[in-house]
Amino acid sequence: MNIKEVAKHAKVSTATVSRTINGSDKVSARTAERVRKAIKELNFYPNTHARTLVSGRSRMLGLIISDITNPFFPELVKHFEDQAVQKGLEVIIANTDYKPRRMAECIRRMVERKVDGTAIMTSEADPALLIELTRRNIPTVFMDTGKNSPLSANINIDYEQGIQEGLQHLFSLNHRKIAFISGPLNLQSAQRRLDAFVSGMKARGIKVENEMIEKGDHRIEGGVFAMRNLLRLAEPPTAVMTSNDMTAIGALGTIHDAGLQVPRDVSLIGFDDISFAHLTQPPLTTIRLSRSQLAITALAALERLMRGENEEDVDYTIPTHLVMRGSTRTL
Amino acid sequence: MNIKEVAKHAKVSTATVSRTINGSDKVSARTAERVRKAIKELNFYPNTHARTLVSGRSRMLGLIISDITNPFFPELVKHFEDQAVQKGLEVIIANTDYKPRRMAECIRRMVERKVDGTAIMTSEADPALLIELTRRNIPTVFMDTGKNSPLSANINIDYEQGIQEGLQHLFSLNHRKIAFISGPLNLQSAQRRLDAFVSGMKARGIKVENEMIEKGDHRIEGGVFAMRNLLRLAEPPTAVMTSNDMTAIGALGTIHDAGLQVPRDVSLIGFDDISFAHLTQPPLTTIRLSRSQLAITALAALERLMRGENEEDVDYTIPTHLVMRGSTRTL
DNA sequence: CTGTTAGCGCTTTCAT
DNA sequence: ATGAAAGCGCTAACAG
Repeated sequence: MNIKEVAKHAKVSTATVSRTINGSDKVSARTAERVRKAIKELNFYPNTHARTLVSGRSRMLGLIISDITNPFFPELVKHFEDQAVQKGLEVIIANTDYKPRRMAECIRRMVERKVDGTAIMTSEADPALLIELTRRNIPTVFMDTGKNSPLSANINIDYEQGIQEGLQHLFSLNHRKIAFISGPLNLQSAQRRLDAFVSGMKARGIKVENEMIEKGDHRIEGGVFAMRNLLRLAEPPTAVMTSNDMTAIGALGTIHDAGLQVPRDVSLIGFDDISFAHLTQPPLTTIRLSRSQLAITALAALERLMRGENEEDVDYTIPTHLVMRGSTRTL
Repeated sequence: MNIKEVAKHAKVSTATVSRTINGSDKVSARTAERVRKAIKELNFYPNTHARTLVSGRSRMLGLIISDITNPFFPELVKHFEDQAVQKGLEVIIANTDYKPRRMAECIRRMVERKVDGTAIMTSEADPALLIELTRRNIPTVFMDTGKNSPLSANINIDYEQGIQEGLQHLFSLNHRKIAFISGPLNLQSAQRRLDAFVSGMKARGIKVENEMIEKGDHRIEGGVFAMRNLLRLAEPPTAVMTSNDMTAIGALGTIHDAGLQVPRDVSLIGFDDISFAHLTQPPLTTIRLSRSQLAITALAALERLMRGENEEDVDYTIPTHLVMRGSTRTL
């Protein structure tokens, strides 16, 4: 089943069939109709690989993420894919599993499959990877890493805004002794959240003591462990901000296990607003980073890059905002 | 950058390069070495589309699921993909969004991209879809639907086992007044869980009254709504089983909101064991359906189908088992 | 508006 | 063991 058969069936040349498929206006309405009929009758689907081979464009996009089982990503994937499919683009997804080694492999897969563009939405991205992609002329969108260039765009996330809002909220609730459980500080994005916290506190005239900063790992376990340390302090914090919701969920469990209650004894603020954040007991006050906005922006940036539009001066920034729920309370 | 350049660089023909890439043993060790060196030096990656075009095999697999943001799926996707990538296969994922209409579109995408096989892991699968795939000679694996055939395999899920274990557990805890919140009963898989519950109760000498069966939708909201009805009853159940964990989470919230406690006032058992099931307060007792097992089995079945091995007599069954946690208690 | 034809990059006979 | 050459299914000049 191929274009030749369709051509025979519709009594035209393969070129005409091709033109009809691709919506060229150089086909008379009557001919086009006949071709479409033949296509339908023969149940013909064009072979995308042949198309790719000749056109040089695969209409496939790569989406590299850290780990699909991390609740941060599924929504991102979904929105990205929805948008892409609407535009007739296929998406191939690759997980790095947070391992830089696997990133190289992911890139190789993308190159082999000749994707028209790649969105690297991992937290551990390395700008050096750009080289391999740019060498192949593959437009690439990063998150929080690197700069715009003719072949790449960077989506910046405004962690500061959300963290300021969280701090503001906590201060208005009379909290002053506030701790922060960070993510892995080798991640630039985690470091930035911590920095935003520290400078926000300083701006409000409070010097953050070392013991008020715990290092987590962006997973439940890290939150559990860090919160235990915080609870053991002579003067434990009255409120805790965390680098992501998973950390907050771990902290929440620890607080409960210690016989204390959120928000009665400790106020708690997460980050990300993953879908389960409002299902905890109490529902988690958190800072939302909209994955749909991120996905949509990334795809839009990628499309511009693919069209060869100059991106260097465009600023892609995703805001973050406080979402008040039940895990914070006045002191 | 193509095979011709490599050939020129290594001073051999393109055929020899091709043979080397494909590990043919008809290449002398010395020549092969030279070719590999050229490949490395030129940073050459074979064009998969050209390969597909000539070989007819794309080394891509389709994975159709209902919705990646449904916590049931990410793990399934991950394991499936991990296995596939290890074997040099790419996976393209499609979400149906639970809409049969979109399923047709997903299938079209798979056919267009010439996948070597498809795993349809949606809860709402329709065996009629097999036609389109079989007509194209695309091996297909279903979940809980259809039969084995030379071009398709069915993975059966043993819902009954898990539900019996749940019931057994509840009975041993002296519960007799047990309600069930089902999923959408147009889904065969939901109906089977309900049936297993009813027949399990009957086998234990208890006739299930109508008011003890509520219909949910496999989402939080359905669980909330159904649990409200149950709580309003003159004689509410002392224990509730649900068709999936999302439903149980909704029910859990409703019970708490009503000023009651789990498991003190009501025991609760979920289904699936999604990753958040052990993060609820209390941790959810549930029936585990291993997504890794499901994914691995599906891929293995698909591979056999692709190799043309006769599958008709093979029985693929995934067990389900009770996981005891904190949401059940003796009456 | 339509047809003819030369490739796209690779694999695979068929020779040698 | 290696090379020459014929396609895989499609698109895009070019010709008419």
